Amino acid sequence: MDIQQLISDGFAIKKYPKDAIIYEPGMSPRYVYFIKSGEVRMVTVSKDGKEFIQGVFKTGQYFGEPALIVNRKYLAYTIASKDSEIIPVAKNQFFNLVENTPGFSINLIQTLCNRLFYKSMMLEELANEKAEHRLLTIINYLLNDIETGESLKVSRQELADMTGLRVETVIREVKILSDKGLIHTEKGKIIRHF
Amino acid sequence: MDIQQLISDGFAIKKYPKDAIIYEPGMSPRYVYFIKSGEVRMVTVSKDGKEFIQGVFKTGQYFGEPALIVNRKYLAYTIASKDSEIIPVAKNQFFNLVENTPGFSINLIQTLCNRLFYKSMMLEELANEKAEHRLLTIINYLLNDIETGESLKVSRQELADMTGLRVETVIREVKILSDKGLIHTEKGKIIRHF
DNA sequence: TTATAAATATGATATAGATCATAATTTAAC
DNA sequence: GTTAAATTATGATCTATATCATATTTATAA
Repeated sequence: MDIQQLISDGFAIKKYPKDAIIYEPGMSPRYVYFIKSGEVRMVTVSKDGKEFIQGVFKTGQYFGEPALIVNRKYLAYTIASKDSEIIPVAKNQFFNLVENTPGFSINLIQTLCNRLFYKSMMLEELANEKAEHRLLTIINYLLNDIETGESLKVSRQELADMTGLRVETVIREVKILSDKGLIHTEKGKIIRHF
Repeated sequence: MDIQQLISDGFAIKKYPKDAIIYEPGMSPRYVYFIKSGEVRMVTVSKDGKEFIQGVFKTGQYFGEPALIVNRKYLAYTIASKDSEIIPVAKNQFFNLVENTPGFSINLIQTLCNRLFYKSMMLEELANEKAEHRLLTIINYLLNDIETGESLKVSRQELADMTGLRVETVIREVKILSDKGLIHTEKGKIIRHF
């Protein structure tokens, strides 16, 4: 789905400053959200306040469809990680787009499959693997998205929130991975080496 | 998608006896599998042999699309949990069905969203919640699918494999849940009370 | 450039759940 | 109905990681 197309079709752009909440658990879904610029994270929060990052969405992507499509209340918060411009597309308009935009339903299917793939991978990790293995798996997953020589712009806290571990554990285990030569670090930054 | 329709369209039915492996990790996807009868479980297995149940598929459902659609090798095993009759639909034929069967792409989208919803819920549980909470969550989820007064036909081992816990832990925690009145059991069977 | 905040680091201790071992029930098979 | 196999049960330890406490380093703002 092309964001520019949405804009020329007259959909309004809404601005969310960094840390603004776009929706929260318990709300009934009314829109699908297309990101014109910025970045959004989807997190669930446990009773004692621990966050788990369910996903991160960037410019050009959309989020919020699953709850809307299965007609259930949101399970997660979505929060702007940076100042963001977002186009909320109302339910019926979204279904129109799916039906009438050539290639959109296939694109949606592929998007959903990609997310399922990621979640299956993480479920296996959380269910069966120890801290070190879990970390190596997401780190390699994240490194895939950046250029050789670049560093991960993800804090230890964020790694913790993606793996269900605690910061201290992440810090210690990242060091172990680095010592073992399984990842490369420079001044604490995790680098894509190849 | 209607299984009878597939059969009258001439798709062949393949029989898998209980415990037969339909596909395994590392294989390249070539089919989507429609279940005419029986039951299939999708499991990932860790190096030390611990199983995690990613999903269970029953008569009338289909499985195996995500890896095929995102063009990646399977991550999981799928294994017949009962004697099963399954219709493998080759990749290009599956894409034909998606494009040409009215309502099928919407059905697929809904199916994918339901699975995403389940996986998001389980990720939150595995990342943030303790054994007792995790168990209560899947037990309630599973009880939703059966009639009031009926009992769950799921062993403690299967509950363990769905939650990433160990049998002994599941046995102990189910007892605690029962003592607290949060679930109902009779002779070890978990009963849907309301 | 200095002050302040955020992120990373590291040690000491606690604990949920794994692991190991063995027994008691329940279910299935003959 | 009896035997065998599977499931559930329960106790005793062990261990990975959480938790708590306090530094040190790096980034940000004034």
